[in-house]
Amino acid sequence: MYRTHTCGELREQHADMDVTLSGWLSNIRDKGAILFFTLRDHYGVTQAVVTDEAIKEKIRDIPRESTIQLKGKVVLRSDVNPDMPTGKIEIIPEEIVILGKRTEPLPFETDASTETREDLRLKYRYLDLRNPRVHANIILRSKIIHAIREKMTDMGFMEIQTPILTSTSPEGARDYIVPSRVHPGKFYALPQAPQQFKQLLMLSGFDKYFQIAPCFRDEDARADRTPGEFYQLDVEMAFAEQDDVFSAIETLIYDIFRMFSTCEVSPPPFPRLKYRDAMRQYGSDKPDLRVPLTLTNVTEIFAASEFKPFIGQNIQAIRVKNAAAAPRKLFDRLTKEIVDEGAKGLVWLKVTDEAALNGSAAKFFSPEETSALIKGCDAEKGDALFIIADEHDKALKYAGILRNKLGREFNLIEPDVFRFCWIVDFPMYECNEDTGEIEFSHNPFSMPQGGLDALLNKDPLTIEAFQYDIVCNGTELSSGAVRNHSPEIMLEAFRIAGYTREAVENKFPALFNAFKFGAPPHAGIAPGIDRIVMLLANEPSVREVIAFPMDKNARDLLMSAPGNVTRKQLDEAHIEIKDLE
RNA sequence: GGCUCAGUAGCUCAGUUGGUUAGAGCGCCGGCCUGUCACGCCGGAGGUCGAGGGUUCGAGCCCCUUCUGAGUCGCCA
Repeated sequence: MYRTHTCGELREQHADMDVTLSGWLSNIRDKGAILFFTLRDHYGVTQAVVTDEAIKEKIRDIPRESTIQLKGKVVLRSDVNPDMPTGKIEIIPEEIVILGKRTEPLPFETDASTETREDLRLKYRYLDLRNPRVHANIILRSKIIHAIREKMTDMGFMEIQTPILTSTSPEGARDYIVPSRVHPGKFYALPQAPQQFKQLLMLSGFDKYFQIAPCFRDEDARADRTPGEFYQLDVEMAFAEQDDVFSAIETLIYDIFRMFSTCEVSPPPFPRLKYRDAMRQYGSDKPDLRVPLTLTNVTEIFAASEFKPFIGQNIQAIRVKNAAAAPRKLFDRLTKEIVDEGAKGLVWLKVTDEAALNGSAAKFFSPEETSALIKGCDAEKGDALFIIADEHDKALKYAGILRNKLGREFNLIEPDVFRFCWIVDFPMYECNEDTGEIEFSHNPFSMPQGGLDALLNKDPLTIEAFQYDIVCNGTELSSGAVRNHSPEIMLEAFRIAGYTREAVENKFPALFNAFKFGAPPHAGIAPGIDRIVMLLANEPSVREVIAFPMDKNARDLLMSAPGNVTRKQLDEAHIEIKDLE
């Protein structure tokens, strides 16, 4: 009734056909005696050409971005537009009907919405989403999610829904809590992840589970992290170990990335990097492998140095080929930026000869140190060296940040490629800097490598877990683990981190009890859907690939959430609002 | 909560050392134009320079306070 075709559909072969189209009046090019306008819908854009006086007057009176219906004849264009899929035809309208008139001024031009400040875009997100570029991201997201479901199902996984209203989890992020009407003073929590449920499903005999799962965490936002809520591809496999998860996920990720991108994608198997090696080589547990730079530990070379910033520090160097010719301004800017990040400073040096350096600190180095540094970094004349000195962890961290900056500044980032890797063998425990106590460094439900024997006989800080991350171009897509399915090993693992048996039973009653009833060894992972779509859409922020994202302060500017509730709602929920000044 | 950057027309931005009436592009309004497609041309309207205070003969510009936004650190097992 509203249309015979969409605005993206008509081609040469439809010439002479009588059609009806509906869509948004997007652009008018009024030449006086002849007038062109374009009609846009979800599917595309079609041009109409008008010479009829009455129709021209009608179009001139309709505000752009109103919805209209037009009936007319398809004709071949005299001047085709090769950039438009429908560019070989146009419509000569015979009748125009206004379906929905725009009566308010546009807060921004829809086609240029991505240039507009973000809070305004979010307040008028429905207009922002008319922008074909923004629109395309949401379409892409839908197609990716569909393809993931299809692929997972093909691989024998089964999608199962888990509760949204559940209990608070004592570990991890801050929970969103929901008051119970029926149970005064008690609260549900929105799940941070279906972690415990999916493990329970394994216990129930479901073999390969997945879910496009909403997850809720009350933590602050980042460009690659929405506040409040996000979606995970939640996956768990029974009778499976690390390599089983890797092979399933590699297949999925490779296929999906190939399907939705023309970029090169790391072929499976993805490189495996031990956590410690990743930190040593790249200064990060999410290295961007497109950057062809590595860290060189030159601490030993300067063991006897009297250069103050180096004394007693861990010293990391990065060599950049042929970078010595870069302008002084660039070196100064890099120094400022890395200091702003928190580094103590940056030493940069130009290699002027086989054994000679030029730069801020060169005069403090002995000839032996100079040549050992050049040799150790495998540097040649014309290269530049960048050195960070700090405590061990910080030196690695800032050198890692610097590595990414250098990759960008010197245009070294390999283009048009998705470089995946697995980071494996994370430490099970770490030492809390403030308290000096031993804590879980990641997921307390991970299986320690070496099992009970390792827990009983090894220094906890040397124990590695079957815990892994998948990383793409410097973005952490997911972490996962082989789960600890043995109550005995679990109790010991928690004991080392300072938990009593009672504490474990109280904190995770369902899971802990369930494991007493014959648990299958199982493992899983949960890649972030928003981040996958962000990478494939080549967008810098996850908010570009979410239909209705919250702003960075966890507000929905469109729906005005969070908002007030009525006294009655509060009473029913047994909630008293504290006097907020 | 800390740090960095930003806030000037509906939108995106420029604005010199503090100096006359704060500008441009897009959009809007009016006019012209028969092959445009980011149409073009002519004209017009549109401003609490985020807010408050201060310095000064004089503040968009300098100082203080504050609000808002983005990025980031904390945080995210």
